[in-house]
This record gives sequence, structure tokens and C-alpha cells, in this order.
Amino acid sequence: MGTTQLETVPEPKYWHLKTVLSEALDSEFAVGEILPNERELAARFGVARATLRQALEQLELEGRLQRRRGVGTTVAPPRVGVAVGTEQHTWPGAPDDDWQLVDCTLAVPPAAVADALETARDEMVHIVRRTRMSHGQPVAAELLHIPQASAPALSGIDAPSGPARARAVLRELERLHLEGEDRAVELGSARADDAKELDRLPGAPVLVVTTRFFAQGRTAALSVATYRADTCRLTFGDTGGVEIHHGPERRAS
Amino acid sequence: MGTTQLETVPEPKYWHLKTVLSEALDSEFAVGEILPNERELAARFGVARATLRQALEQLELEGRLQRRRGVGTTVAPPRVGVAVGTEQHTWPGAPDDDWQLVDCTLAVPPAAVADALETARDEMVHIVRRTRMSHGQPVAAELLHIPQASAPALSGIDAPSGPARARAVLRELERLHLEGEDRAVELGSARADDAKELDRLPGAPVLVVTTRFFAQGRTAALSVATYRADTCRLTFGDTGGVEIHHGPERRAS
DNA sequence: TAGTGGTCTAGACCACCAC
DNA sequence: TGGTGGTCTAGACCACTAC
Repeated sequence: MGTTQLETVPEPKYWHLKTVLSEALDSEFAVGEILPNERELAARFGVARATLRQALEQLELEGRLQRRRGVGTTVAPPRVGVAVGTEQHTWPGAPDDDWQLVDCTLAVPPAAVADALETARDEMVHIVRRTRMSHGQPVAAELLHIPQASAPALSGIDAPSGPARARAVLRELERLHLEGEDRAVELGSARADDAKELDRLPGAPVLVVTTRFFAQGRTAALSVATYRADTCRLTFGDTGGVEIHHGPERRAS
Repeated sequence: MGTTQLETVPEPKYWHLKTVLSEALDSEFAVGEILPNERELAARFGVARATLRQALEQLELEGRLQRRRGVGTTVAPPRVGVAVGTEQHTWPGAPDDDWQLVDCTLAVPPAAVADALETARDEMVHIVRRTRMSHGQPVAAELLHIPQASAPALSGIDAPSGPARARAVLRELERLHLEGEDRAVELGSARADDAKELDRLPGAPVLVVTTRFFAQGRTAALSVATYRADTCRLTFGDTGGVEIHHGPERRAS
């Protein structure tokens, strides 16, 4: 028994299950089709429901499945490409963007945000809430933090906190000369409020895109946008998105 | 029982646990410190180990914890900012990049890659394997796909598949005029080979960065890089990364 | 060898949705 | 009201690490 490797590691059951299911999805199911329920699938594969769920969770994480309580598990469509940041920089609220203003409040931001904005930790800033739609589905929820210094004309105003006020704040922002942007992407889990906006459960995996807008030699605004990680592929650069990295994940031999 | 909302939804235990643990991490633990083991933590909070693990998994997903089998659970350092794509485009293998060449093979890529490269689905391409280090830790594993048309001088060569050959392929690539790049980021789970390279278990969450390099009016190379989602924050634009979105996740009140 | 996290089981109950 | 996925339990065994 010294040839190559025979029976090296016992592959975890859920991993093997995931592979089997993945191949079945490619060959036997159409997008939108509903799978047998978890109890039946578990019985069919001869595993406990928890083990089956481990495999389903991974497939959902990879955007292959969509699960909804009370409804069932369906085959997910390919991820939608969502453009994040073109080459030419623009302020949020440009007439052609697909964000919808929800409301606007004046509040003290988290410490990390205050640090990035270079404001005092107890200083209130405008917080504009926006959501982004794509193909009729909500794909992102955003909190746009704007120091009062970036919208001086609105410092004394206490208009009703709504879309109208949000529009006013963004209009003020556009008066400044945008000097540049800065972006970061990381993995996070949806807060309760964002989850609701995104039609997901709290804790769902999201891609957090943090954008700093520079004007007047400082950070004039900070956007924290959370994108649904299961349905979105973030694209950078001018050429929209292309069909890449979906379907069979088999590696070249 | 008709006023506002009283005891609306029973918050899941693991969600509450996560909050409690998160606050404890902020106030009572230092980076690198080791937590009590799972059985003890579960007992201390009066929950089953599986429930406790659900909370730990989320915290690990958010980059707050690091768990290693046989060792224990430690408090993770803040995510490292990793620059992905500067404003001025460059070919892979520039003298100042922090990628390390591992090897190079000639093989048939997955169908999705072949489609992006506009090669036939059974056409072999050069596949350069690279890894990226940051702060002494591996942060990314990459497969760089280069059609033979982009490195014509190497079509007949069958040098030993190693770093030397990888270097030769990249040198050939540099002879072409790079016209532009195109990037996409999405969530994925690590394949077995990538996981090994990244010192993680298979299935670990990763950020998949797909980059297309354009030259001669077509896609001259395609990079699929998988970054550790737990330890990395991908930054775009010229200004490195800044300390944002870490620490207490409390929302402004 | 002792202790850690990783996997797995066989149940139970709950929240949600459609009928 | 019945069926779905979501949560939770109390165990068991395994793989890995460090001593």
C-alpha cells in the first residue's frame, strides 16, 4: 500500500452532497423550478436534514439556489451584474442612476464613519437612505453619510424627514466639485433594517461597498452600501458585465 | 394589547448571542486572544453547542473571529485592505506586484472561461497559478488563463510546468499593448485546491475577482482570483485602504 | 494523548406562506 | 390548515494540533 493515495480523506458528506446537487441543478432543473422539500431530499440521500441543509446553504451562498420560508427551494437565475463605479466619477443622485431615495435623517454616525469623515464622534451628519433596484428586485440598501459641512445651506432646516429632504441634501452636494472617489468591498452580514429592505433574513450574506467621495480636499461624503451577495455580481469599469463564472464549476483537468 | 408593538418577534437565540459576543469582543478581548472553547461557551450561555456555533460562524464571516481546528477560536485582527486594480491598467506580473508564481500548465479551461476568452470550448490555454501574500499571510489564489493566441511564441514549447514557464508566458503577454481591463466581484466558496493555498477549509467564503484584460481588440487574458473573505477588504482606486466599517456595528440612534 | 473545532444524527417546535 | 424552511436540542464521533 505505498502507491499513490487511496482513500486519503473521507470527504464530508455535505460536500459530496453539494457536488451531486450542483450537477443535478445543471442537468435536470430549469431556472425557477422548485426542488423537493428538505425532508424529502434528506430522506432521498439518506442523510439527516441538518446535513442536507449544510449543502443547500453553500449552494445558496454561491447563488445557485434561493430558499424562502413557507414557499420552498427554487433554482436561482444567474447573478445579475451590477455596475459599481464607472471610470468617470459622479456624485450620488445623478439623474440616470437607479437608486431610489427613501428618507433622510440627521444623526450621529457610528464611530468608524465619523473617523472616515473626519468629524467629531458626537457630531451629527445627514444620513440619506437609498435603495437600488435591478430587474425589478431590490439589490442594495445604502446609507449615505454627509457631514453638515458638505451641505451648509441645510444646517438649520428641519423639514419632514423624507425623500424630499433627501433630494435637497443631494442637490447641495452637487454644488461641490467632486475631486475623486475611493472604494472598498468586503463581506458582511445584513443588519435587520437592511435585510428588510433587501427582502432577506437578518444575517444574510452581503457585499458591503464603502465609497468615499472627495471634495474640497477632504472626505465630503461616505456611502456604505450593502448588496445582496446571493444575487449580485459587482462590476467595475465601463464595460457592463459578462457571463462569467457561473454554471459547472468543474476545474480543467 | 393594541398600543404599539410589544414582544413582536422572538429574536433568534443565535442572533442575540452574536450581539452579546460581539460586544464582549469589543470591550473585553484583545486581538489574538483565545476564547473559551465552544463547549464551555455554550454551557456558559445556556444553549446547545450548535446554536453557539451558529453565532460564531456569523462572527467569523464578518471577520471578527478566526477558528482553527485543534487550536481554538481567536479574536481576528481588522481586515487588511488589499488593492485590486489601480487607475492605470497594467499586465499581471509587473515588477512591483506582490504575486508569486506557482506553476503553469496547458489545459482546457471551464466552459465559462472559454466563452469569456472567445476560444473554442475544447481549446487548450495556458493556465498560470499565482498566490498573493499580504502581511505574511496568503490572501488570494489565482488562475490566470491565457489563450495560446496571446503568447504565440510558446505554442510549441513543453518546458517543465513550473514557475520558470509561468514567467515566460507572462513575458510574452507583456509584448501586447494592453487596451483596458474589466472587473467583477462576487461571493463564492473556496474549491479544495484554492482552500489549501489559502490555508482554509474547502467551502470557506471567498471573494471571487474576475478580471478581463483586453488587447488587440479582444480578451487577451482572464484572471479568476479568489480572496479570503474573512481577512480581506478589497480596495479600488489609488488611495490605499482606510479604517472603515469595523469595530462596533451599532447603528446611529 | 488530551483538547480543539468540524461533522453528523434524530428528533422537536416555530414562523411564515398559500390555499 | 397543511406544508415550507428556520431554529434549537443533546447527544455522538471524527480530524487535527500541540504537547
